[in-house]
Amino acid sequence: MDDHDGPQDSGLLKGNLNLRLHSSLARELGRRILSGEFPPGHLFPGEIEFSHQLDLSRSALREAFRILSAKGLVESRPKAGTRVTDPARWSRLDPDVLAWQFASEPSPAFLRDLFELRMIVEPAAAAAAAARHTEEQTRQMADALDEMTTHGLSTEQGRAADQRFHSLIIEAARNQLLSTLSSSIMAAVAWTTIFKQRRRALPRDPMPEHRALHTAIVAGDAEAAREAMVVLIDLALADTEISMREDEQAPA
Amino acid sequence: MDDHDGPQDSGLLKGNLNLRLHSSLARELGRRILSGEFPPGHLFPGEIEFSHQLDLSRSALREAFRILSAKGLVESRPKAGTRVTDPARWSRLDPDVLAWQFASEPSPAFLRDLFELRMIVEPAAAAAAAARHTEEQTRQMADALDEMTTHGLSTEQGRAADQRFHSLIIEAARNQLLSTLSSSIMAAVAWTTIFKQRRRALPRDPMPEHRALHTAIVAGDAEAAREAMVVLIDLALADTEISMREDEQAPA
DNA sequence: GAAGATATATTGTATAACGTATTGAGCCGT
DNA sequence: ACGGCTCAATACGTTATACAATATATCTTC
Repeated sequence: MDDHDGPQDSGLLKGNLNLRLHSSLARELGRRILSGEFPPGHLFPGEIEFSHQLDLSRSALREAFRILSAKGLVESRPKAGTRVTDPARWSRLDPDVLAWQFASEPSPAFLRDLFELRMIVEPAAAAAAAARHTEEQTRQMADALDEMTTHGLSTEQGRAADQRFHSLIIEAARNQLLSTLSSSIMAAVAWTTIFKQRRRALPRDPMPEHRALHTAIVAGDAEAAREAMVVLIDLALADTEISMREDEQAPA
Repeated sequence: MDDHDGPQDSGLLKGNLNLRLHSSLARELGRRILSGEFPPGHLFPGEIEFSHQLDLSRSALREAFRILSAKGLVESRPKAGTRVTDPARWSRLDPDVLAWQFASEPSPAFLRDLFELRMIVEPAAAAAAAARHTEEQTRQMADALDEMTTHGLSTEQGRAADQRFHSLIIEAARNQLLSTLSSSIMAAVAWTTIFKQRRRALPRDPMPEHRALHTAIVAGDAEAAREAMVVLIDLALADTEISMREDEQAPA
């Protein structure tokens, strides 16, 4: 195996991208846990030995473990050591965990689960927004849609306006738990968009459907808003499926 | 202000209940953040001074801050210090955060949000379970229902069987993101149950509705399963509302 | 062979020192 | 008087070391 005669990364070089040491280490370990490189039940080396392998202090390692533990990915017990927990206990909807998931290319099964959850949550949020929105919120939604139209979804600015539009819908639903959930989902969707647009531009312009959703919310028509959101997600799903089929045909 | 002539808890004695020091400290700070005692934007004392006030080491304090930071409750920056973040960034669906929320009595608004979320997620999960369940899963559901009938919901064993029944439904839905979300929701529901049963027993036996849900799932009837779950949640909501009205009439 | 005491390895906690980045005040120039 | 720049103080970030607590494993004893 490894010759253990000095500090070595042993393949675990922390991808230090302007982050704090414990954060980037947590990110790297989290990524490897989610990718399956460290499977559930995997036992890490002792803190002292592991910190020497990674060439950092035990404190930094412990703080990284605390972060991962807070997200349910690992569990530390005296004498027993620190090991990867059962996936059922992972906080898969945590923003960081989602980001780590997308650090490696996500599996088709994960994307299926993600779109199924979107189809459950977002139409309901749209319906609630139709019932509870304020005039100020619908006005800002209109502004966001205008900006989307102006810049298009192929630009960074256009995508930001898209995100703002959906954020406003969530906010208008007036449910803090729903907001937390939706912001996590939207973060994940943003990641899929990055993957989706890797090779080509969007196949078609989804602006008419966005306008329809906005109209339904302004009118206070909960059912129409629900259905309009279903249509939007169906469009996104179709795009993603096309993109994935292209991945199969032309991998790497 | 405080006279700062020695180690003092300054009101922040860590409720040390068989937990590690950093965990119980994170719990205590998290509870106070969620209760509003430390409002968004609140700046904590410097780590050295704060650790002296709390009469513990800086390491333990920092690890507690890392836990809270991982759940989005606080943010640390060099020179600027550690402060409570904006509530929009809190991981309100995190199991620990939910538990901290219920450490103080939850607000009616929170319960409203919780039941609204249940009404969105759980019927959809029941429908998915009807479509995707295995025979083994429905058999175990039947076992759980039998145990509920035997022991009743007033016993610890009966409530455990109830939880197992709902867990099996989630598992049968075969969606990892949905599982994560549902387990968080169920944890929150378990807390409300504790509050609910503080004063009196359940008003009536929900077993027939549980059986109806089980029958629908076994039959693979997604729509019937969805509707049966809606009925179950409506029952729970009615119970909780009754309990809360009693709280208003006889506070404390 | 089972049950209890002991040994030991590993995490948990404490302390101290130094590095580093950010902030904000002060200075200088325009 | 105002704006931009320099610089130092401050708080987090990181490292190192020592010791305490604890759970597991081993060994002993009945």
